[in-house]
Amino acid sequence: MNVPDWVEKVDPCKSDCPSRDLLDLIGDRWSLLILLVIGQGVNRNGALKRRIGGISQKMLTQTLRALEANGLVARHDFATVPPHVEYALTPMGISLQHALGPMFHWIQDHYADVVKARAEFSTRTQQAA
Amino acid sequence: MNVPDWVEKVDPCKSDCPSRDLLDLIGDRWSLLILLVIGQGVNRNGALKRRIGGISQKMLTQTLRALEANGLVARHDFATVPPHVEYALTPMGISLQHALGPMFHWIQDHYADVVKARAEFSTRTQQAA
DNA sequence: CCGTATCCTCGGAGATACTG
DNA sequence: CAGTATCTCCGAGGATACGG
Repeated sequence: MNVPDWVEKVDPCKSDCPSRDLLDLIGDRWSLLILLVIGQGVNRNGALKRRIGGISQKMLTQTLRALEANGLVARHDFATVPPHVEYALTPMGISLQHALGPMFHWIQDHYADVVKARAEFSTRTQQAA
Repeated sequence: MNVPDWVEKVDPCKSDCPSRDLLDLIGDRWSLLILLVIGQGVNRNGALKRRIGGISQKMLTQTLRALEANGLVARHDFATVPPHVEYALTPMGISLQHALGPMFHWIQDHYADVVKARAEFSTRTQQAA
């Protein structure tokens, strides 16, 4: 049996299943990246923007707000001039970060295989055509 | 130190980092769902479509092809009439499924907290406004 | 420095109709 | 049953400019 136990407990196939929401949050292109970087201690708007190549100010703020709204990131505004705002992972954010560990590990461990699979697939596809 | 060890090894912030690709694949709305369901033994086009509420034929085929191209899913066409095609996880697909386990567990364990956090956040937001 | 507001476009994704 | 082709639309997301 290849089916892990957790597949029985969660069924995101149904739209009424909670996991759909969170799957969307996690599936977001920038969420994981921001979570990752904040976890590394990068905690200011500008720093995040510089660190995460390719993100726009709009998406940064937007995703930050989403993470904050979901209780994964805490925002601390020092209300000074010039503005000073710091972001940090909440305990829940940290726990998610840890839960994501195996996935990142998997990416590291299998990236080469995926690339190879892609090459083989396009070869096969070309043959067929 | 809250930073897990794996954050040092992977840096998806850079566009030249392999993990960006895979993050996109995993981040896809349907990929995880399809992976999950195929892992449960649902292996035919029609069955998948029926099982995964809300997916269109187009997205099903499209995502299936992507998963196949990345070596996560195997497609077996029996070339009969009427058509009979079966999908299954490859060993690599299974390993990814397992790597995703903690994430799904986290979703189960923390969904209630997230909902609560959302409620508090909107309350706070309303106050501010 | 930290954002918000606005505009605009590009392609993701559904619906539909058709084929082997 | 499995899948492709086409058309269309909607909105995510970038660029830009401005405000506190």
